[in-house]
Amino acid sequence: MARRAIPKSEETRGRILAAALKVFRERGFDAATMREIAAEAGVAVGAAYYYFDAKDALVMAFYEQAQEEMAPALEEILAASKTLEQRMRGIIGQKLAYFAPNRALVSALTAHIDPAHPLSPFSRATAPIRDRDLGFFERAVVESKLRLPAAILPYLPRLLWLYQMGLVLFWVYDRSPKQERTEMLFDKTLKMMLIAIRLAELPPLRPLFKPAGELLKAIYGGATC
Amino acid sequence: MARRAIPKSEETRGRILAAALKVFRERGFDAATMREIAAEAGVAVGAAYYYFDAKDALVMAFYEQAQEEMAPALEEILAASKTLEQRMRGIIGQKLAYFAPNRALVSALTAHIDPAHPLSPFSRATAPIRDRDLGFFERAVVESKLRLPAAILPYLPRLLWLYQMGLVLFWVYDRSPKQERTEMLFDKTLKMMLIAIRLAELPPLRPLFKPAGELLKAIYGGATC
DNA sequence: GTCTATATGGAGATAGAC
DNA sequence: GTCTATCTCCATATAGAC
Repeated sequence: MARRAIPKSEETRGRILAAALKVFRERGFDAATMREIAAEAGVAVGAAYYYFDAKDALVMAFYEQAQEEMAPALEEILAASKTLEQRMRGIIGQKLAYFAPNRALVSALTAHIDPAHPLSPFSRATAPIRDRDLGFFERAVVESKLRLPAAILPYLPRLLWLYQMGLVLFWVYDRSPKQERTEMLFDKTLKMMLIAIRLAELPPLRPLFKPAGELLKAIYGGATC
Repeated sequence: MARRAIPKSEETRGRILAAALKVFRERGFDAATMREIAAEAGVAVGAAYYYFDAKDALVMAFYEQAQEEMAPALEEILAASKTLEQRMRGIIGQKLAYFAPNRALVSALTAHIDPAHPLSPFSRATAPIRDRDLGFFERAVVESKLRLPAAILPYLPRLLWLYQMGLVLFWVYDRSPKQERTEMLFDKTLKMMLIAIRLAELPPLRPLFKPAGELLKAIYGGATC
C-alpha cells in the first residue's frame, strides 16, 4: 500500500460519521441511538466508541466537517463580492444551504446554549471553530471600508456573527414553506442594519450609539463569546 | 372533613412539586431523577407519576406556579409606576428576582426553544401562560402614551416580551459576580430602546422604521409567538 | 491498532396489588 | 390514591479476538 492511500481506519471513521449524520437527519439527535448508528455503518457499537468517545463527539465532528467543507465556498464569496451587503448575503446563504439537509441535527444542537456545555457555540471547546468562522466576518467588514463610530466598529464582526447565529436559530424552527419567513427576516433586518450603519454618525443618533459603545466594551471585555 | 379544607391529594401534589423544585435547584433538571424527587417528597416513584404524567409535567407546574405567584407583584408594579422605563425595570427586575433561586432549573429549560416542544415558551401548550404574561407588557405600553409609528406600536408589547426572554436567557448563563453583566446589558439596552422610541418619528429615521413595520407585519401575521 | 460481543447500571415509565 | 416490583431502553464500559 502506498502511504498516500487513505488508511483503512480513516475510512471506517468516515463511514461511522456519515452513518451518524444520516441517522441524525432521519430521527434527530436525541432519538438516534448508538446501536442504530453502528448498524447503519455496518460495524459493532464498540467500533463507534473506538473512534468517537461519546455520542456528543459525533456532533463535534460534524461541526468540524461543516467548517472544513464550507470554507472554500466562503472564500469564494469574499473574493467575488465587495460590499458588506453582498458578503453577508453570500455567507449566510451558504450556511443555510449547507445546513439545510441537516436541519434535524442542527435543531437538536440549539439545546446547548450554555457556554459551559462543550457543544455550545459559545464554549471553550468550540472556540477554534468559532474563531475561524469569525475570521470571515472580520474580513467582510474590514475590506468594505465602513464608516462607523470608533467605539462600535471593532465589535461589528462579532455582532454580525451573533446575528448570523440568531438567524440560523430562527431558520431551524421556521416551518413556513421554503422558509420564506427566514428569507424575509434576513432581507429586512440586513437592510435595516445597513441603513443604521449609514445613519450612525448623524448627530441626532449620537445618544443612541454612545451607550451602545459602552455596552459592547463592558460585555466583550476579553470575553469568550 | 369540611369541604373547604385542602384535600389530602392537593397536599401530596404540592409536596411532590416542592420536592421536585428543591432537587432541580440542587442538581439541575437533567441530573435530577424521579427516584430522588419521590424520596425527597417521602412518596414512592409511582405516586409522583400519579400526580405528574412525566418529569416534564413538573416543569409545566413550575411555570404555572411562577405565573400565579408573580402576578400580584406585577400588578403592584403597574399600579405604582407610570413610565415605560419604570415599568420595564419593575417587571424584569421582579422576574429575575423570582427566578434567582431556580437558576439551575430555568437554565435547563432554555434547551427547549423549539416551538413544537410543549415546554417551549413559544409552544401551544404554554400559550395561556404566555398570553397572560404578554398582558402585563400590553398594559405597560398602552398606559404610557408613547408616540411610535403606527406600523410598529401594536407589536411593541410582543417585542418587549421577546426582549425580556432574551434578557432572562443572558442572565441564566451570566457568571459575573451578582450578574452585573446582565444588569449592565439591561440598563444600556433599555435606555437605547427608549431613545430609539423617542427618535422614531424623526424624518431621517423613516427609512429604518419602514422595513421594520413591514417585517413585523409579515412575521406576526397571526402567529403564535 | 481495530473491532466484536457482551455486560453494566441507571433512567423514565408502568402494571397491578393494597 | 398510593405503593412495590418490574419493564424497557439507552449510553457507555469492558474483555478479549484478530
